[in-house]
Amino acid sequence: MAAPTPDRILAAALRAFGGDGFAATSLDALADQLGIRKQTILYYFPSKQTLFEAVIDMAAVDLAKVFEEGASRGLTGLAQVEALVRRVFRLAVAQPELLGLIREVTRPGSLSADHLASQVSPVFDRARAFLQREMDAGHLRRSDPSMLLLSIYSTVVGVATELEVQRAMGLAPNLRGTLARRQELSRFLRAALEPVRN
Amino acid sequence: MAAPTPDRILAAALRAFGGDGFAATSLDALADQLGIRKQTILYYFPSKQTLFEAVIDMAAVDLAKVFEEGASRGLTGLAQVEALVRRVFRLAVAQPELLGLIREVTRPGSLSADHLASQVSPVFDRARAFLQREMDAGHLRRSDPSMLLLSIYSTVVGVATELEVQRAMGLAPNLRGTLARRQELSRFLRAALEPVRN
DNA sequence: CGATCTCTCTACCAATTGGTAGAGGGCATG
DNA sequence: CATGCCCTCTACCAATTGGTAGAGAGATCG
Repeated sequence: MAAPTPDRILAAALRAFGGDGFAATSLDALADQLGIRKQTILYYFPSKQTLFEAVIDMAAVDLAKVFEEGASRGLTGLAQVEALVRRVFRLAVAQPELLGLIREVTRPGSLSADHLASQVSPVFDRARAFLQREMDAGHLRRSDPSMLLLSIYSTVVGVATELEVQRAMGLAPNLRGTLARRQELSRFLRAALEPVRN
Repeated sequence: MAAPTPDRILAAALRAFGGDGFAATSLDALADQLGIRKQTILYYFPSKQTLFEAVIDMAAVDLAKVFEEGASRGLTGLAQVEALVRRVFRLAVAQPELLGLIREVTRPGSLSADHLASQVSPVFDRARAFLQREMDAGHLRRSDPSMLLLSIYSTVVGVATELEVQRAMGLAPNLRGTLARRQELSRFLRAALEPVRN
């Protein structure tokens, strides 16, 4: 109860938008869930769209934090990638709505994609530069950094968030299964990325 | 105009559900787009949910076709995977709504996920069996087939559908860029999958 | 005390939603 | 011609949607 109303609204909105999607989330439902009136939400965020963008901004900060926090540790190549995988999975367990929100925002044709992109693209730039550097240093297999980054992104986010696909494949969604998935993913990426041994 | 009304409805519904999502699609808009009344839709499909499931069923058939059509050609290991990538990309270009629908249906907590899963899981089973066989034959790097399948799935679908992420990374969405992405993805998967050379 | 500001509320509203009821036209069959 | 079926329509409806207008409670400040 100590948390200020706008923060509580943002937190609940992240859960709702990330879980059910933008269109399927109603301000009334959101307000009910918070024990306040819809108009209180509209007092702080003049429209649903505004609220959505505020949630995206908040999420972008959290995301950038997750991706950057390990970047300074000075790990090289595969170790860095593995640390990233670990962080993303930690995020997927602790705050699945955040990754759900990404899924929502990055849907093809999304109106708010630019909003997230402008905040996250510096992170991508740094990641790309890192890959390039590590390739030059011989720590990673040489290839196009942009596309490699896309492949890594897809793989990591997919394995972390495709819960329904995993169910369809008969994979257990429990903690042990998640751990196993993370390890398998690390092996997969290591195989894909490690430099060719001559 | 020759196409029967239910078929036209299904086609438009696939486009709408796959492009905008279930919640953001209204029956009125769908009807307008077809030049008919909403009640005509409800005549053939008693509810929006029913229509959605019919679309999923139709999509599942198409999908299974795409994934199975090359399976009988008798390609082994990496060549088979590469052929799959090629087919998925062809699908992503020709019918992006279909992959968009998958994204929609496989969202965590989706009510209709089971509907798709029951139709697609045999395909997964066969894919898993294939991977296992190819590992035993020494054509693929040995690892857990289920999780490997998940990694492949995530990578392929992600690279084929994450258009907004690609924009944020500065990758061109045109045909040449798509071709380049497909080739890079094939390289990526080959590196991840090819057996270790002793 | 009076004025102002911050916050949450009640009261509404027009538009849109998915869905029901049932009329009517075209067409085949008896 | 009459009957019945297939199809699409008009006419409605209750519920929900995002959003507006403005009242009122409480604190702060002069």
